Amino acid sequence: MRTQDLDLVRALPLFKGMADPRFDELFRGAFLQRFPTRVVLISEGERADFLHVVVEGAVELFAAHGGRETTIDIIQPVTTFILAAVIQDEVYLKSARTLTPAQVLMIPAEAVRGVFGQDAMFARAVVSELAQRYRDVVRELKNQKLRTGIERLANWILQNDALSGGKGTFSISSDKRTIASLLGMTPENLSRNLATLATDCIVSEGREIRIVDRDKLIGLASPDPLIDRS
Amino acid sequence: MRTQDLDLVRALPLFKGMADPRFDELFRGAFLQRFPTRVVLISEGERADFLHVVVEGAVELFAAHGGRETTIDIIQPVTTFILAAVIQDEVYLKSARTLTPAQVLMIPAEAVRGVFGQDAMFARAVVSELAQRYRDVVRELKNQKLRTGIERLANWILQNDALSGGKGTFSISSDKRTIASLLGMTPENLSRNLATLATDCIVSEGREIRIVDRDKLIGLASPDPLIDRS
DNA sequence: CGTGGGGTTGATACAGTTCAAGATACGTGG
DNA sequence: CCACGTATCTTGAACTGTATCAACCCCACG
Repeated sequence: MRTQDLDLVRALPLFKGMADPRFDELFRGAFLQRFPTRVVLISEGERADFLHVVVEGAVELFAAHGGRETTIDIIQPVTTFILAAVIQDEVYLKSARTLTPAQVLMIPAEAVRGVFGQDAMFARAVVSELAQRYRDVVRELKNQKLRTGIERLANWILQNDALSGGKGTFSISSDKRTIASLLGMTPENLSRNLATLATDCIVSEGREIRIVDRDKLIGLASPDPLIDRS
Repeated sequence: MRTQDLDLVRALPLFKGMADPRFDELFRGAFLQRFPTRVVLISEGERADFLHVVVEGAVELFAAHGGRETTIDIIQPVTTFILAAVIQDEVYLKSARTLTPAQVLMIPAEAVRGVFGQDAMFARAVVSELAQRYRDVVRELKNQKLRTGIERLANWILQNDALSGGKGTFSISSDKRTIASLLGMTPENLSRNLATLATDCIVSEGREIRIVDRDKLIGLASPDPLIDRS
């Protein structure tokens, strides 16, 4: 593992405050692995054996039931995922697969739980992380239950633009079908909703999205600090 | 506060393991309050001042946006709520109001965060609680995104029956409109969905629901341990 | 008794899905 | 480098599920 990658991981809020010996202990059994696109890393229902950290590439968290499938989140570097299952020593509720070629750091769940009991700073960081994630899922639940499809799309565009610097133009980082699933709609529906927005306030060319009338888009989206991550 | 109520609170997983002096510290500034029906206890967007514990009655967690409103959870005694906002010292993402006359214990957020830093057992319990709640919201998100309205209703009936002893008959604990909102549908739709199930596998009389063909209901619901709390 | 809120039922409208066909982009091998 | 094949995306049409609007019922409560 390259030193600079390790430094990035070390700098995560989850690990930042912990003592060096504890950090070493955590990473003794850890290993960094490279995966090609569309590889399933974990499957829902399996026992949580590793805490995962996306170091490079993108990972999709998804869940399936009765022939249907839905995207729950898209994880960008550098971020951990499925911490709750690891801490609780429980089965995963979500599956994960790579959206792009990716590098993932895998830390044995056993070690995470062990260090958690020894390092108060780490325990404190785990709490913060869990609380933050909890609130994020609540936001997403509100997003799904209180908004229509086109409203979710409009807000997603605003948020993605903000994340990529607020330049008014950005590029979709994955398949549109994945975005559709994340937004809780079919690919066909995403297409149509994009077409609708394109008459008014955006231009959509392939994976490029450009905001041309931000006020109108905001009017349609009605962003809300209690739903959208600021 | 009656001793038996205090004992119930003390016995919650969140408080069970903590040292007595810490528990006393936590409850020094706490107070128990009685509320009539339909009283708003907290509003989304407000700063988290208290950790709440429902001691008696039922409390609805809900959220509003753009003229719409949705029920997120119904809290039965004895359970804490909005722990994440308190720990993070953040604003509430959900509002809360009583569904029935209720007794609620309110613990100053300041004290919770203080004791959290001093008592390792309590910190550990907070983590467990947060992780559990996190997983519950993920389950609910999957429930909403992967199931149709009637499937959610069928599963809700199965779960409520199980919670009330699996006798095959139970009574709805609140307005049907609230249940409809919890299930992510309009009251009219709940009515119709209940009517549909009533041709087949249940009897619905007022607030009483009786399961008459459990196998058929299960077939319709396809319960899933990775969505429904066991 | 009225009166009103919750609940049901009906008619209609809309959002979203499904199925099917066509268009576009993309990677691969000749 | 081009041609081909495949996957993704778009568009169209029909259909389903759900929401909305409105009327009505019923029971609880004043």
